[in-house]
Amino acid sequence: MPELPEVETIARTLSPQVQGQHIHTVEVLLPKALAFGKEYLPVLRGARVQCVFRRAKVLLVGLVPTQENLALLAHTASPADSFPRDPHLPDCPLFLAFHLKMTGRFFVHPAQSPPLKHTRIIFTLDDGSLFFDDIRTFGYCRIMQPHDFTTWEFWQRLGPEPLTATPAQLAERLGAKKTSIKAALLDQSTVVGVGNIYADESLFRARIRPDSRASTLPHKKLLELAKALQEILMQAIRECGSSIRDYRDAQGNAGAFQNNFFVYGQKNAPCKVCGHALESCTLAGRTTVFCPHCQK
DNA sequence: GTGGCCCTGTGA
DNA sequence: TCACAGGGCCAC
Repeated sequence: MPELPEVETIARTLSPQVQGQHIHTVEVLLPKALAFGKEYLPVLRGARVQCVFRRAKVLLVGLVPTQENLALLAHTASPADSFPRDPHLPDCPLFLAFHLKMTGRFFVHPAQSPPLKHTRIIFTLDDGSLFFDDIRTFGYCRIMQPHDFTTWEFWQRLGPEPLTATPAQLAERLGAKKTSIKAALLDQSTVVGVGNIYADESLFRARIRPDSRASTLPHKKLLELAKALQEILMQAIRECGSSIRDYRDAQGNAGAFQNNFFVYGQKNAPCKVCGHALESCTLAGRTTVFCPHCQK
């Protein structure tokens, strides 16, 4: 469920709670939740949280390990750091990369708080504990050195950030796809951060049928879509994301953007613009809701 | 391209 | 009781 605006909101609300703190212990309650970098676990002890940020739908925590542990890390680094520096990563020796998938959440609880039913990993900090909770257990954490990102295929395939790219760039990438425009939006190699909610909502606002073949849409329509997508993402970030059921930010607050939905989750309801009944279909394996009258 | 899978909780 | 929610991945 967390898409770009939700992960961005989580990063913003988590950052002030953990930045500058040190990790004392890490408790992995569900082994598969730590999907990569188990061998780095000892290096986390004493590491300082340098920054919290987002790339695509991935929440990242930049860490600075202790001098002693840095020396330990050097043994596992790739020779001479010969890989190109990733422009999406700040200069940190170590990262935690979380994918929240549908139900991943973060909490900072008082020290010594016991795990909850869905707690998967607990990071003990100077002041309190960072809980990574996940009901459906699809989410994961990876402990990564910078060079590990070069071999993480998912990361390498990610397209541009929708709020950094220009509308023209986004329009061009979308128009190059031979799939439905909905599938093109959901494809993280085209543009990152878009999930089912913001795909449907941006298509509605651009008045484009979700099943249109992307490559057949006029450039003007693609440009409108790109602009609609940017506006909708910015508005959703301002409103701290959309809370359907599980999503909360790192302070436990719900978002408000779900009040602005025109189509998502509104199958058979009257269109808020024209009054026609909204229809639904399946595209790219996802329930898709649209207005057959407004969207051509 | 589509469908199944990973999962649990919710709502009809 | 069972369909449904869905990001990413995999087999087909």
